[in-house]
Amino acid sequence: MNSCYTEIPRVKKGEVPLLPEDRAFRLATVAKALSDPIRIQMVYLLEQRSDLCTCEFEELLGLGQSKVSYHLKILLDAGIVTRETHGTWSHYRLQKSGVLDKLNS
Amino acid sequence: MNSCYTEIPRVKKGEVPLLPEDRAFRLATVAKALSDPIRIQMVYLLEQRSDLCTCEFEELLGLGQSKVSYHLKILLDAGIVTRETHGTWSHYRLQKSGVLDKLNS
DNA sequence: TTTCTTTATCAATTTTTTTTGATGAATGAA
DNA sequence: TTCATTCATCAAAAAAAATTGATAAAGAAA
Repeated sequence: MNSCYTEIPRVKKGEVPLLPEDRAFRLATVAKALSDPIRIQMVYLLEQRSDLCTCEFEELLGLGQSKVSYHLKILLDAGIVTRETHGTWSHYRLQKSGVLDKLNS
Repeated sequence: MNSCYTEIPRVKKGEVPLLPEDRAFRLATVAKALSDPIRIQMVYLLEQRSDLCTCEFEELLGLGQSKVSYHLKILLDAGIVTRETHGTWSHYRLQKSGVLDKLNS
């Protein structure tokens, strides 16, 4: 046996460590939150204004309220933005800066 | 009119620039490619070994061939990895390093 | 040649995500 | 109070992504 189709000795299971499951899941969650052009634009807007409410996203992006709330919630759940409520308004901010640069090149 | 529910003057359409559409789409594509724990692990493996073939991913991740090929193709299409074929083998490498650090924070 | 290995891709199904319009809660204005 | 505004969330439908098993191409081994 040991019929060798490979030029190079093949890597065996366990020889290269994996990330802990929850770590891989966390990274994937952040990436997933940024995986839509609408949410990329939302982050980009917040990089410029630091504080925007739901209705401002509606106006700046030309999208309906329901859609805007949906996408903001995904950014919120991923910990990319924070939400603060004043009266009837919800104000969103970036949790940490430079999120987009990271994806860039 | 001008009934003002806001404390602060509201941002008007066009006052804050958006990213060019294709730019936003490109960033979203990269993020989407990294939005699955399996693909996060694949990138992590390549950060350690620099060169792995499909069947090595199968072994290291404990996944079937079809699934592995599917996920590798998504990384390939997003430009995150490259593929080089030698004989019947496909060898994958990272196109650029430090992809995961970027998501980290 | 025949057989075995590696691999990509296909089609069908399941699962997840996104969109859309509607509802209702909470607050400000009149 | 009554009406208007902001907003999150719900449910249904549509769209996109992931899983699974099967097929076939191409190269290596016997």
